[in-house]
Amino acid sequence: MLDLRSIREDPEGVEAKLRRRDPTIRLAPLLELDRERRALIRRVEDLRRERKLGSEEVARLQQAGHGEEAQTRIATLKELSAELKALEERLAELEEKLYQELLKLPNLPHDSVPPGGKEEKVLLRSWGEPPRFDFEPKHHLELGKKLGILDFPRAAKLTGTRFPLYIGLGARIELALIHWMFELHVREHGYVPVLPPILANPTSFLVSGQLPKFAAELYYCPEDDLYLNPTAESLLVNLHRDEILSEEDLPLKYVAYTPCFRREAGTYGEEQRGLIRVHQFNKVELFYFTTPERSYQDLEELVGHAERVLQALGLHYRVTLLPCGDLAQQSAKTIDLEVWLPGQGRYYEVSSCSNCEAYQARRGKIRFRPRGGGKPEFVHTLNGSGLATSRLFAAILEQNQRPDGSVALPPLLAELVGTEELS
RNA sequence: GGAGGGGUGGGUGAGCGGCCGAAACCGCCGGUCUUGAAAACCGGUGAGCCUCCGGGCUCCGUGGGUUCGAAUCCCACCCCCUCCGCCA
Repeated sequence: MLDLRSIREDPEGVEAKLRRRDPTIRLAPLLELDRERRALIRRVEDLRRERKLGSEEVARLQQAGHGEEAQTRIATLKELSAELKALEERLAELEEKLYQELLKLPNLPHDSVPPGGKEEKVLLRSWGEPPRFDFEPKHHLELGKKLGILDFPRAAKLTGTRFPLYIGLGARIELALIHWMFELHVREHGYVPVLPPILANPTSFLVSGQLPKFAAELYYCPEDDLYLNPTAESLLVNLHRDEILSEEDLPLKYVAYTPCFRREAGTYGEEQRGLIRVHQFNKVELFYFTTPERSYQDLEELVGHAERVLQALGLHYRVTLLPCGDLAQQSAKTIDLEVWLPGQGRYYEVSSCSNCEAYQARRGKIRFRPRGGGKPEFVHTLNGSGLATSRLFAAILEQNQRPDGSVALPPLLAELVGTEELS
């Protein structure tokens, strides 16, 4: 959510920035609602003041024994109260409308974010070299099937299409990766470990920015009015909802492991077979609550932490900066890590690291008190995958495959599971 | 799921129709004292909205209701605690 006051003070400036993301955005209706609202507030407050003074007078009259005068006063106040109630109802309606409008607006892109749509993303750097094969590299689905570590047909029997089932060494590798990443961030990068609930209420998703716009992406339990976690970002941001933190405690860094569930409504495609786009995957998520002064520096640090995972596994990847048109609703700037999948000859996102600035903080009223006192300010929130395992799993198979379909595990992983190769 | 108790400012907690944005204590900030610090003492210290920048209004879990007037009374819901039941 954007700051209404700053929209009011510089509507042209805000609109210009928003249009870098979406040229169809218009602030005029919102500004009109705001004008109406403020006019109404003035009337309502005048009436409230009148009622308050009148009521105090009634009390005085009654105490002084002027019962009759008090009754007359009460009669007029009764009318005033009725009028006030009607106006208050209108005001509540207006404020709700205004709030809904405000919720629809995405975050302002940071100045360093390039213009344009999906295709305009900027390559920042890459790490390592794509492995060379003197044979046709296979798809991880094929490798996983042959190695007996991935079983989609049986998963479909249990649940349906696009749900993964890891079995044998596949299950052990998956679990080992999750645990190792989690420990890495806790022990070497100083994150506070969290295992949150996997179901959360609508308010939580409103704060994170998933709702109201992206309800179709979420699995929902109507009996309980709860949504299934699509990314731990949504959960972690709510950890400090409605709190005033101390600047001394910032940045607060959390790492969570959660399964993630996404309906992926309307996504199909041969190229997204296997583990690339599934309804359920595992993710280790990194999250910062920090100050506006240091949030962009923290974003770089966060990206570095995610990169360490890929580096330790010796996987070739690249780092890209998303353009305005490809930003998530809540993000002001997003840096993606994309791992190379030779079986498909392309890169896939394994981490998306964003600075949401005060967008989520404003929705969730997450503030901090500046050092040495003063008014509370909104924190900046950052999130990033560190990492999502299903695609990581796929990359490990595809980048380390051998002509016969066996896979040489990276040394680190080999040690974790006690096997050097899958065959 | 059943019975009972409770949700008040950064924290603990008093208030149970008007004098309450709200006692007290803790914390925090400033001062006195001290070589410095601690202790002690004194003073200050909630958030948000509107503004003709004088000020005004709102907020005591959430939403309704009663009333001239609600933190206080009534109803519904949510959450927490205790006990019982069920259960990995």
